[in-house]
Amino acid sequence: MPSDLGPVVRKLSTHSILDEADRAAILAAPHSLRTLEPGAFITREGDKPQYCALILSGLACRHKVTAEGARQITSIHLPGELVDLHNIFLTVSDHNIQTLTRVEVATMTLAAVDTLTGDFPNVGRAMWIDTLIDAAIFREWVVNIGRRDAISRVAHLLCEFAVRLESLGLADDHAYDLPMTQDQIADAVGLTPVHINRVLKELAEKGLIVRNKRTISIPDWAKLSHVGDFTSRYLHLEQLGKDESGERRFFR
Amino acid sequence: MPSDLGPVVRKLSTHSILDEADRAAILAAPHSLRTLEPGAFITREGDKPQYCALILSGLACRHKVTAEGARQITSIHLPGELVDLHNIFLTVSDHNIQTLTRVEVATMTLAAVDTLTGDFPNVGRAMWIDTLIDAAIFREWVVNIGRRDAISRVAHLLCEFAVRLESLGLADDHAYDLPMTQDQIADAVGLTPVHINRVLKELAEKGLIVRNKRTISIPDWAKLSHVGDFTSRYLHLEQLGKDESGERRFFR
DNA sequence: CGTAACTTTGATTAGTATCAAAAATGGTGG
DNA sequence: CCACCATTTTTGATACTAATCAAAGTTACG
Repeated sequence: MPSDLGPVVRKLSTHSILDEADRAAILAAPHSLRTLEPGAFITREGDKPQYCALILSGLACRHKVTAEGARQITSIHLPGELVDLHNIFLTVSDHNIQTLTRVEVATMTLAAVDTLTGDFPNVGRAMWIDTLIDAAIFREWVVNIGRRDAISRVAHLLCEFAVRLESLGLADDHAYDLPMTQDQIADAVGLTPVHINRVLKELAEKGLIVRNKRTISIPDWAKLSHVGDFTSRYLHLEQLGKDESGERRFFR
Repeated sequence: MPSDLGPVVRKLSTHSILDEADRAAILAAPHSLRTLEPGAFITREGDKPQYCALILSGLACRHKVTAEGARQITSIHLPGELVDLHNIFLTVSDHNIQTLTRVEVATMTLAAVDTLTGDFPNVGRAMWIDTLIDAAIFREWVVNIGRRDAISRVAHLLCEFAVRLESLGLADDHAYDLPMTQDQIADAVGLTPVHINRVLKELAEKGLIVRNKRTISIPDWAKLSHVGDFTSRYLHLEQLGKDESGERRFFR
């Protein structure tokens, strides 16, 4: 797999079945590469999308800023994720996409995406599903922010990261590096950074997480996921392997 | 237009360009009708979708319930909306869809949806875009719940309803019937019903809204939308009419 | 008309924000 | 390699928004 776009195939394969031709088409898709420093904007609210960016390595987030100047992160994105699928079919972007770490992005022209989705229906379907799963995560964030208290909220976020990173092979054994400041975590869960600090401390004191700089490890998954009221259903990682029962959803 | 499915064409047409054949295909799609009482479930979390429901009249909502038993509504759906597009391509539903009023739903088989999206690429694209706009609304709700205070939050919700209902021709002059209890409004914005009551009172006292039973009217749009920090960009109603400038997004 | 559901009001509490400042960390250039 | 500076984390004290608890009105409806 000599292409840069391997992470995309890997990501789409977490939820969709791609055949050899599909994978080859993705890997062969024309694109260009850029490396962005932390804090760089991939997309800005109000932009008219000209190309489709996707993440090859590093972390990025979507966010919006209220009139009061408060920032709310609406999602975090990991390697392989096609962040601009939420923009390119709409005329104007309604949110910002900004890097959290140094990020390698690939950008494809809209025409290239069009070719992929048009000529390879499985790929188009996989991309649609990808955006549907993003939407499922947004819904869960609405619930998390709307109806869970601070401790649960943070615990839930940490669980989500663990599962998503593991599904991409980027975390082992419920331990991972979380290169976000407490300020950014606060903006992700709708709290203040001071309170995040206290909550992280409390989670650590209760033995629910172990912190070492920005590395998080989860000694007792059952406990943390219970506190965070976390179930991974909304991440839809169980799409595959259901086929034998005739419940295959890829009916195309 | 002798079909039941007119509202779907109307809804999709708020953001997508459909030609005569596309519209005809939608209107001719096989479906069955049901009328549901308020509080009926269209879909339940954990369901494996067997068909695709859509709303012809009335209001429905998506919601999830936390382990603590708190409910969070993640979106409200209006006539013409294809609520099950978020489920049918995934193996298991991650949320509930429940009626708020008496609702007429049409249900299509998965095969019928498949035919529509496969044989009429414009329709498939329009449906994808529809789910992308749903996702944009979820994002805005994350921001609303995460970073706005109670008054702004409720004001924002009322503005959203006004614009969405008007875009479907179901409200005039910034006045509309909102058949939701204060309990339901609370679950939509992540507050308690008692506080919703106080906020509505305050909005009325400030002249930002006029309430008459469950009818809301907005005497000064500029004021309410300012309080609610509301801009309609995220609803993506401006998809059309941009074509002359060569910025057409329907590049398929 | 009676009853359940919903709305409204009041009093108190709890959870998180805010304000302020000290300690720790991580880069950077000398 | 160390000194310095900016950023981030941590802690403490206080304020405030919205939750909770409780009960009285009001409305809708069979």
